[in-house]
Parts: sequence; structure tokens; C-alpha cells
Amino acid sequence: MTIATRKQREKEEMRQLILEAAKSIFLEKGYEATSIRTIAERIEYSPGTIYLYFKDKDELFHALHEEGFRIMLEKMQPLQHVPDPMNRLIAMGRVYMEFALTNKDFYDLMFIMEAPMDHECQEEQHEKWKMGDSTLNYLKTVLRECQEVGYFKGLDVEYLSFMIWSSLHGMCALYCRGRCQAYENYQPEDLIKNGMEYYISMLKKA
Amino acid sequence: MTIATRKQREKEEMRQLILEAAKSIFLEKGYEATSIRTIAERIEYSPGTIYLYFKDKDELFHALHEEGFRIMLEKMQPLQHVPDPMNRLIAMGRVYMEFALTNKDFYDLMFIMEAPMDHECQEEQHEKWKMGDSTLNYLKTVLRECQEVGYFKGLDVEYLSFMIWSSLHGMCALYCRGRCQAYENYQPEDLIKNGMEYYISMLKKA
DNA sequence: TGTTTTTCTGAACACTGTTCATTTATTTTG
DNA sequence: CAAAATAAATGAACAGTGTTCAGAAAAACA
Repeated sequence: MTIATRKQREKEEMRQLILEAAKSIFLEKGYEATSIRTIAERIEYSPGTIYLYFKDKDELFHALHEEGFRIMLEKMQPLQHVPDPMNRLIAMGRVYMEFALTNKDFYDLMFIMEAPMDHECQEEQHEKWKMGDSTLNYLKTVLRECQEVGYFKGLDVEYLSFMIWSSLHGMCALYCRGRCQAYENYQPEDLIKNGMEYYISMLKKA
Repeated sequence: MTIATRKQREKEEMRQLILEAAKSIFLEKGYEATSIRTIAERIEYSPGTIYLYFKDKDELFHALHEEGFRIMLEKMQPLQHVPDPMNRLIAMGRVYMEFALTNKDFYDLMFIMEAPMDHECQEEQHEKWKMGDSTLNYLKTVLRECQEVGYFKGLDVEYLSFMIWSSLHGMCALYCRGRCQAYENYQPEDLIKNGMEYYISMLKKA
């Protein structure tokens, strides 16, 4: 092994070390507490070092952002074997919802926070959404299959997918940002579960 | 006039002065730029003075938060004269959407940001949502009227209102936080407009 | 070994919200 | 009107934040 490749590997390992530390602090104590200094302290390096591996905090959180999509896509994977497209669509929705409820911080980072989206990629304009695109494209594919078996007749898949994604996101976002408090006597999980059921039965009639 | 009442009036005027400055900076340059120091500079007082009129930054932004709801409620007001409840519901949705698109920062503050919600009211637990509650209660009322003329049969108004609000919010939230970029070749306004039409036609069948 | 290149440090910068002793202004009292 | 008491405003200071960069330390090369 040449010395150059080892250095390259070490560089990648260091990036991962920083990322792992950032992730653990982020999941333990949330976004606010995940500062450059706390990450540096955790891995026992100086704050300045982190900037040798990440351009800025946005780039760092963009990496976590992508990790979130990886986890989500993984949970979507098994659904490919659901034969009926409409059932697959509904199952996808449930997985999406479940992900948001059990990975609140990740969901927030992926779909609500501005931070990781500000990150300018030099490579491509939309490389930042590589993972998000995959999920969205899969949704569109499922919708087209639904159309083939008679659902959503005459509707544009682009607008339809946006509407469906939005509706789920709306519930998740209100949940993540504490707006379910508007329903004093109801549990957020209850609102979401029932709201979802209503939405599904509405979709089936469309 | 006693001196005490004049002092009280002056105190209220000062609160308004701070609030107006905060609002103008907030609308001009966004949340990030609206710091205690920039507000103080604008009204030509020292930073410390602001804390004599507002407990903390959260209380200040909670006041702006309420102002947002006042503006929105004002735009909802004329819709009370729409006779058909279903048309009124749809009109409400359009006003809501329009508000979000033309008052992005206010919408963000009202429904997405965490800041003004953290604000602990000493008076009542949910005094913070006084304005939001009004809007939500009006939505529920309209939905009940819709049920009286045959729509949404057998559905619980609580869950139904949450689902409808969520769906609209989802589109607004994705718009506010730049997630419409996922649809590279589509204008956000276009996505929302069409997504909304699809949703309305779905609602009518429910 | 000495020289060059790479890696890392930590102080410094400009910012944030917030506090509080001190100063300034106003009102009440003698 | 002058003095004492009260109220209001100040601005330096504190503990944070992301980020930069001259200089020190370590590693690689000659």
C-alpha cells in the first residue's frame, strides 16, 4: 500500500469519526447542543480540526441529512414485495409516518430545517437531494402503478405525488414542531394515526 | 390624568415601539437578522432596555406570532358571508394558502418555528395559542356545517380538521423550507396551486 | 540527519441572548 | 425650591456560537 492511499483512508476515517460524534450528540441532545466545539471535545481534537474535514457546519449536517435518507430508504426496501400497488402506497405512507415519529430529530433535519439545504454543492446543483430524490422517484413509480390498476385516473403524477407527500409531511411537521398542542385533549400520535386513516380512505376513492 | 396612568401608557407605547422595530426588521431581513442588538439600534436604545419590556426574545417573538394570527383572521373574516359551507371551506383553504405564500416569514413563525412556542405563559397554559385556537375553532365549525349538508359523513371533526389543516400546512411548510426544489422543473407556486386543486376535488368526494 | 510537506492547535474575531451594577432621569417629599 | 426616593436606561461583562489563521507539532521525504 502506498502512503498516499493510507493517508486518503485515514482522512476518510477521520471524517467518519467526526460524523459519528456529531450524530451521537445530535441524537442524544438535539441540534442546538451539537456545536463544533462539543463535537471537537467528544473526539478530543481542537475545534479548528473539524474545518479540515468539513467546509462548514452545513456540510457536516448535510452528511447527517443524507444518513437520515439512507435509514428511511432501508425501511422502505421491504415494501417492494407488496404486490398490490395501492397497498404498497399505503404501506409506504405508514413507514414514512413511523419514521417521523420514531426519528423526530432526523425527520426535522431532513424535511424542516434550513441548515442542510443551504449547503452549496460544487459538484452538481441538486446533488444535495440525491437521497431525497430516490424516495420521491419511488413514490412516483408506485403512483404510476396505481394508475395502471385504475386509481388516480387522469391525474398528473408530479402534482399528485406532491399532494400526497405534503399531506403526510404536514402531520409530521406539526407534530415535530409542537403544533399538535392546538388539540389540547388529544395525543399527537392519536391525531396522526386517525388523520392518516381518514386520508387513506379518501385516497382510495380518488 | 394621574401620573401612574401616564407611566403605564408610556410603558405600553415603548412596548409597541420595540415591537414595530422588531416586526420591520423581521419582515425586511428575516428572523436571523432580528437580534436584540439590531432592534435596540433601530429604536436608538441600549440592548438592556428591551429586557425591561420583554422577559426574553421568545416573549417578543410570541407577540409577533400573535400579530400574524390577527392578520390571517382578518383575511378570513369576509368569508363568513359565503353561504355554502363547502365553498366557504374551500375559500378558507385558498386564503390560508395565499397567506403563506405572501407572508412567508409570518407563516414560518406561526406554524414552523419553535421559538415562539417555547414561550411559557404564566397566566394560562394555552394562552399562547389564543389566536391559533380561534382559527382552528372556526375551521371545525365550518366542517360541522359541511356535515349538516351531507359532506364528511360519520367522520370525527377533530381528526378531520387535523387532516385538512395538515394537508395545507404540508404544502406551505415544504414551500417555506425550500423542499419544493425536489421538483426541479416545477415552480413551487405551480405545485401548490395544482396540489390544492387535486386535494379539493378529493375532499368533495369524501 | 536535515528539509519539506502535512496536520493540528488554540487564540482571536465577530456575532448571539442575557444579566446587573452603575449612571441618569424623573417623581415625591420635607 | 432642594433633597431624598424611586424609576428608567445604560453598557460592560458573561457564556455561548461559527469560523479563521499564524504558528507549533508531526510525519514524510531527501
